[in-house]
Amino acid sequence: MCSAVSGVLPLRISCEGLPNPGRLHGEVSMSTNVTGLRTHRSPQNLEMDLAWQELMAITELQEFEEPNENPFEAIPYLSMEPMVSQGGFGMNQPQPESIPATCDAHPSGVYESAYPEMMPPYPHMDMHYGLAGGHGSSRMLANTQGFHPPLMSLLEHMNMTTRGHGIVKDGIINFHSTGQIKQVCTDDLESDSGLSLGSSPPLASPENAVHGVPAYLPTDISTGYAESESIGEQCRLRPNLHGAVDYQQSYSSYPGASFPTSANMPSSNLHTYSPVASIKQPVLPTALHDLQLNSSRVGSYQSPYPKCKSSSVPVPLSRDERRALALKIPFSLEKIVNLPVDDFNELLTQFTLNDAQLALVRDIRRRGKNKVAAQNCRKRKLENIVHLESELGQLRAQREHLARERLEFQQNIAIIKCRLSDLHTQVFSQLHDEEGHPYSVDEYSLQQTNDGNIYLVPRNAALAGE
DNA sequence: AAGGCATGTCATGTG
DNA sequence: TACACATGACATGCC
Repeated sequence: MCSAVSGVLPLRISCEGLPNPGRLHGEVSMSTNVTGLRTHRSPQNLEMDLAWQELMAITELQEFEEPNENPFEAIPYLSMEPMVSQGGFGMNQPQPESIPATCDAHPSGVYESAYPEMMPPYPHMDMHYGLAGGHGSSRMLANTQGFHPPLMSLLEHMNMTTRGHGIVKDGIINFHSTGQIKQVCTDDLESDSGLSLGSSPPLASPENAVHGVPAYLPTDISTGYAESESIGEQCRLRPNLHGAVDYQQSYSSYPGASFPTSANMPSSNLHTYSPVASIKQPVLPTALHDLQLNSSRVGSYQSPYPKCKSSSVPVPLSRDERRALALKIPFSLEKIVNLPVDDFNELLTQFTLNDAQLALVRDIRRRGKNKVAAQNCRKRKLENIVHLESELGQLRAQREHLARERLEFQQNIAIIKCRLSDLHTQVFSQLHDEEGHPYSVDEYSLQQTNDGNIYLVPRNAALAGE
């Protein structure tokens, strides 16, 4: 077992009591802290053992933290730059106020509360440093209290002063609690490892190919859309729309509702069915009255007529309104669109409508509902954009926070490596072989094996072993 | 006149 | 199956 690794100078550092002090060729008069480098797992040196492991982990961690490796690249990033307003983000960011004000106490804790789904940013840090709850790295530079106790003890030990000498023979160094070095074993060593109109038949949507006034005055009476010049004049008068706010506006009553024919209007039902009963009322005067009160147009179709810029000029009728007017649909577009399906069907039973009228009514209902749906859809889309912009601002603040932590972490790594180097120098200065020759830091390094022992290993052998 | 924007409409998918 | 709803795509009109 001792010869498992070849090319390694069989040195072993131990701080346990020396069972065979006579084998020592020298003494290292080091403080007890220094002898904490011993790796035998006695209660006394377990702490330093852990510290050593953490130092090794830090070295590995630094190697892991390659300069070109940006952990933030992994953060889902919404590429919404064109519509991002930095000013807007600032208003949605809790971070500029919360993070600086609180990170002195528990930076990661606060941060975690702000971004619970993102923690921990450096899980390996928690693992190595034992910083519970992800606390930690940002305070390492200014206050090393954030270190795991064993690591802290080692850092304290790095400031130790050495006394005496360490003797190495046959590769194993054994430190007394008083700093003596003992040779234990030389080879007990292990290596480190469009619009398609198909659904809307011409019968139902005769105006799909008609846009504009001249084209909208068909003469084909058989289609049911024939209009007289008087209708064209009436189309310039439209009622007020009782559109609800927040995309719930509906089709309005329209003058056509005042043209129920005697054949289409079963007056006997008008008194029992409230939606239809309203039709019994003279709609046109009311509509005209509303029109005078409110000429604005909410949620209506685009009109082929030029929009009115003066309140004194009536807003023209929508396309479906004109169609309904032309076909003498005996109820309002508002009812067509907004009535529940049962009520709507019941409404249809109240009248005798021909195929063209039925098709138009159903088309109006379909388009009307879809129009509201489209409005709601667009509203949600805008709300989503606002929400995503807010999230983007938070993520940017989070990125900046992590970048600061990363910088502090790297700075701490540099400090630790520097101190570790000093520690090695101090340790090596106390060691010499049987002939009294010192071991050079450039030629030898300390390595810990899985069994917990620390060995003085020639660097070329260590490289070969790796 | 071109482009952006708002809105209506259709087609399609989903529940 | 019918219906309501959501949504992408397209058309249209206005500025």
